[in-house]
Amino acid sequence: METKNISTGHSKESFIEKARRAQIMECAIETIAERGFAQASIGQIAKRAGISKGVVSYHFSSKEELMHHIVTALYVDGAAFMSRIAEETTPASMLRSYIETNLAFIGAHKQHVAAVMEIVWNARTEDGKLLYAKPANDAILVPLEAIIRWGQEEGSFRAFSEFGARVMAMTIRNAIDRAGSLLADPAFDIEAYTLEMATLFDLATRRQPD
Amino acid sequence: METKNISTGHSKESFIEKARRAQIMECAIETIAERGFAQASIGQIAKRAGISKGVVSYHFSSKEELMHHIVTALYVDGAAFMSRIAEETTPASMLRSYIETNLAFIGAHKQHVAAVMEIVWNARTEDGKLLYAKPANDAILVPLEAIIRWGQEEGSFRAFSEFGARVMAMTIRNAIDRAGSLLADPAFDIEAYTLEMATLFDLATRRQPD
Amino acid sequence: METKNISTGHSKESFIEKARRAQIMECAIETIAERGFAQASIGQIAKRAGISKGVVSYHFSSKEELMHHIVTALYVDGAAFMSRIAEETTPASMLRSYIETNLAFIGAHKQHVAAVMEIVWNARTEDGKLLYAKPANDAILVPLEAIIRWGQEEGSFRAFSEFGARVMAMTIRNAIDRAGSLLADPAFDIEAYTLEMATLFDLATRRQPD
Amino acid sequence: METKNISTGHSKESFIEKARRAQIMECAIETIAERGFAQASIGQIAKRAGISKGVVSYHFSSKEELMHHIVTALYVDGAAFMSRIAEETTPASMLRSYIETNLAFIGAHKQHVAAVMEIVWNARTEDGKLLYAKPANDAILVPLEAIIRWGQEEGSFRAFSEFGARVMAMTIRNAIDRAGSLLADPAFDIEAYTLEMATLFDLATRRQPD
DNA sequence: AATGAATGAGTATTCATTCAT
DNA sequence: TATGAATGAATACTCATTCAT
Repeated sequence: METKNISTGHSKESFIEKARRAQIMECAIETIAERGFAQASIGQIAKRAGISKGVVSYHFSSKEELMHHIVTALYVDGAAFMSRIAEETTPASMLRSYIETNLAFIGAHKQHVAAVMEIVWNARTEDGKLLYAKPANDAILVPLEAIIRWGQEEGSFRAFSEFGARVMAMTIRNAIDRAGSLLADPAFDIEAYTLEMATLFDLATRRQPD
Repeated sequence: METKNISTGHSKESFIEKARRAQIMECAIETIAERGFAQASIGQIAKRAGISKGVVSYHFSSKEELMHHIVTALYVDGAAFMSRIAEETTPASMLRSYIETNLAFIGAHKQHVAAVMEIVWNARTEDGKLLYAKPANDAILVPLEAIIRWGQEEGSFRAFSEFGARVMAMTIRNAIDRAGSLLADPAFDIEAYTLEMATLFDLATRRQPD
Repeated sequence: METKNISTGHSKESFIEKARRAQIMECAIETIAERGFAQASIGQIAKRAGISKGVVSYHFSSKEELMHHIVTALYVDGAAFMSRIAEETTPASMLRSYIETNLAFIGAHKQHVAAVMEIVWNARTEDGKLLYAKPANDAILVPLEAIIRWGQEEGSFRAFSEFGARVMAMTIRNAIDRAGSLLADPAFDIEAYTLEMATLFDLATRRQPD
Repeated sequence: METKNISTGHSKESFIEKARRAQIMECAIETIAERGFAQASIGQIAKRAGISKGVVSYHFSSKEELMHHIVTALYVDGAAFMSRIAEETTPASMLRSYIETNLAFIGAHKQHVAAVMEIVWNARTEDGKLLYAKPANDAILVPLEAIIRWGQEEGSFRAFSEFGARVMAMTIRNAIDRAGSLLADPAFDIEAYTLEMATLFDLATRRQPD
């Protein structure tokens, strides 16, 4: 199976090409995570990589393209990581797995997640619109909503209006996403956080006793 | 012996001054909310206000000061708005009021809230540290944690570990804050959102039947 | 800050870099000498060099750094030029050589000297203190005072109080420094000036007959 | 920072006008002396005077005019102060008196002198030419040259070429002028300086024994 | 494949001056 | 007389991008 690159004019990637792109992306991630999107100039990134600014432009046709690759790479990694969720057999365990798996992924990719959050909430088009962040009906909510509806139909979750399912999905997603920022604090206990989160949303979703 | 001050009538001059500052702040808020913190240059703000850049510098000694006023103004407005929460007499109703009141405030100050979020998450000092955003133990969580602990001690909420109370507070706060972004979508139904949110966290906090 | 180097391993002498820096320094010197420190903006300097403002910023990280290089370059040139003074074998001839050599150097570096004078007397730190000019006990007076004390101890100079030696040194230095300004006038005869100066200070320092 | 306010009262308008102009000039002198010509903005001067910028523009048609008044006022004061020099009856005593009187004047008008020096060496026309400082044949040298020629013709001074007389005059004037800067140092002993200076130039001018 | 050099638009801020009140 | 308000040009500096080598 072949993966196509966003066209940079290079149909093939040599080893050096790949290494350089990886190096630049890594340094960009570190810079964005540490200093924020706005402060992550190409110059800063290049300096951290110990290369000249021109190299960055050589390997990525624009800053925007570099950012796009950083975002995409995280989504690709994430998708692979998340596959285990689908193995769960009940809505409640799947929801718990969703929370645990996502937080585990975030814990394992602190900087990359932090950088992508920065990009998603700050990268804009020339006319000022957010480039990545989308309104409430974001595709990222789809799997979550599916779990919730499954639980509802299957009876182990309480009754949700369509909008109620979406709000629940958004709230869960928000709680997960914001965990990314919290990880900057080295004292932050991600495992305890995961446990509390799982409990919270288990209670919030389960069918109530009569 | 008395010394007389040359006191000229202040009401008029301070009116113009106040009006301009208000106008500039409003235009800054609109610009930040629509285009993001990084794109909200003094030039952009001035252009929106139909004035020259110098006017902004005349009324605000620095961009930082302008931002500070925008942030402070929202906190002042918010504090007044939130007073009604304290009137509630049970933990559950107070938590519900906290959510409702906060979301109502956000709904009534969409742009201002959006702008302050932008500032809080993007304004940085020269050395790259976030100027406003503070770690997880932010003061903003204090009232929420107090409600949760009250409910726990009083028995109507379930048992929380200390950390559990904090996680709950953070999750509620996140859900409220992110509502700000959602309001950009004109189709977004804030009242329904409020209702779902209140239910969600009521279930998540209430004491569980044996 | 860590850098992730992929070793490039070659360090090339940049002829262009040196040439540009030299060109910019030269144009800066001309601009400062002709129009004064305050009027010597980066824009003016760039315009004279026929380059864009950005080029100046590219080669010198700040205006202050450019000024520092201009000052330092003159001191380096000067130190080399002045070595001949030390070859003299009597206080009087050494004092004469000091005056002649300094004036010769000034005559040979009119603009550079004028520019450095401008910088020294005008460049200030943010809090308003002069950046280069130091109080009366400046290091520049040390060699002159040494000559005078030598002459006094050796007997060919008249008796000086400690302060008298300093005043003499300051006066000589002033006379030399101000020559820089006089050179702006093309009619100014530096050789005649040198002769008169040497005579003046020879008479002012020599031991008086009983 | 102290403000020199004038009391408002029901006095003549010309009194107020004079008082304001004097106040502004005084504050301008302090500002220039302390912070340098380039840092002495109208805003700074007005702030020190405790008035608005507009007042300065109201009383002085331009910054240039304000500077001109400051320079002129010093010359007027100086001319009056210097009258005693003319009472001397020998060239040597007159030269000594010139030095003593000038240094005494400088000592008595530290800030004003320092400010005027700043103005003279920094104020420029739009095309970059110095507005006040003139070439070597400056009018200020005339009286000094007259003393020297008198001494020469009368026989108590050594023989001077025409240019020699000018150089001597310039050197004396330089030594006097630079004393202005030295006064910033509170440890500077102006009386001892005066004594040394008088001796120095007495020796440099007197007729030499055969 | 990489780079040093250059550009030009864009940043916040300062300032002398003007003017209606 | 005095002032607050406004202006517009000027300041140093940053940055993504281009390009010849």
